[in-house]
Amino acid sequence: MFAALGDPTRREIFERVAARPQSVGELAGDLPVSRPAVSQHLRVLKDAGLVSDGAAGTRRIYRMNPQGLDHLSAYLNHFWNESLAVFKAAAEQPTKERRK
Amino acid sequence: MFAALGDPTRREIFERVAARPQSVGELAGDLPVSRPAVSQHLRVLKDAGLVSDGAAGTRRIYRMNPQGLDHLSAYLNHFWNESLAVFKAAAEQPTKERRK
DNA sequence: ACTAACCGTAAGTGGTGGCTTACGAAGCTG
DNA sequence: CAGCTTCGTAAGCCACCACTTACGGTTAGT
Repeated sequence: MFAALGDPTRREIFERVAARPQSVGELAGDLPVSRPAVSQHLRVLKDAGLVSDGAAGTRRIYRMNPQGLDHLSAYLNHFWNESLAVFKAAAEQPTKERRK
Repeated sequence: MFAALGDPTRREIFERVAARPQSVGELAGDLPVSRPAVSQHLRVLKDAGLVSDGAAGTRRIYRMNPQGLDHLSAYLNHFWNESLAVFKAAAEQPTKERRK
């Protein structure tokens, strides 16, 4: 999931799809990579649950999948809370039990 | 930033550091990779603003940086709102102006 | 001061992933 | 039924990245 958004080109594609649903050729026309490359990136994004596709004639329209971001958001919140707990614990026991 | 958390080993390191501040050797002892590898990963995480380090004798203690997650969270919220807008626009204009 | 512990960095290597070209499948249009 | 369009997949290539070993620097302990 993070790996999916890790690649710059793929993140660019994701952002464009999030802005408005587009077809593969449309995306490839505005990007400095070939159309098959866009196809492969979209496949990764789809497997990660970040986008969804639908057939429209000979074209396939890709749109963003809000559900995908929920998982990421939940992941981040988890660690945000964890960091709070760690900080709180460190504040309550200033200089006690210095870990080996 | 996403690239930093994209690598599995690095994400594992980040999660352990988030759970509790640790030294480099401590992390390397529990992981199937060498100590220099951990060092390099920590460098990437630090450059990404996800962790912060501090000297403690000969050891360096790495802890999580909550501020780093804020940027990620802001990024995700941005696209979440954007997806809402797109969905809303699509719902209000059912079958009008089918894009070329 | 000498030794040991802990760490960062340099250099080198192997594997993975992103890209391209080439091909085949599916669908509208005349 | 051709012919054009749009797309996914296969095969292959190349660069980058994660990892290891080797080395040097800093700090604590005796």
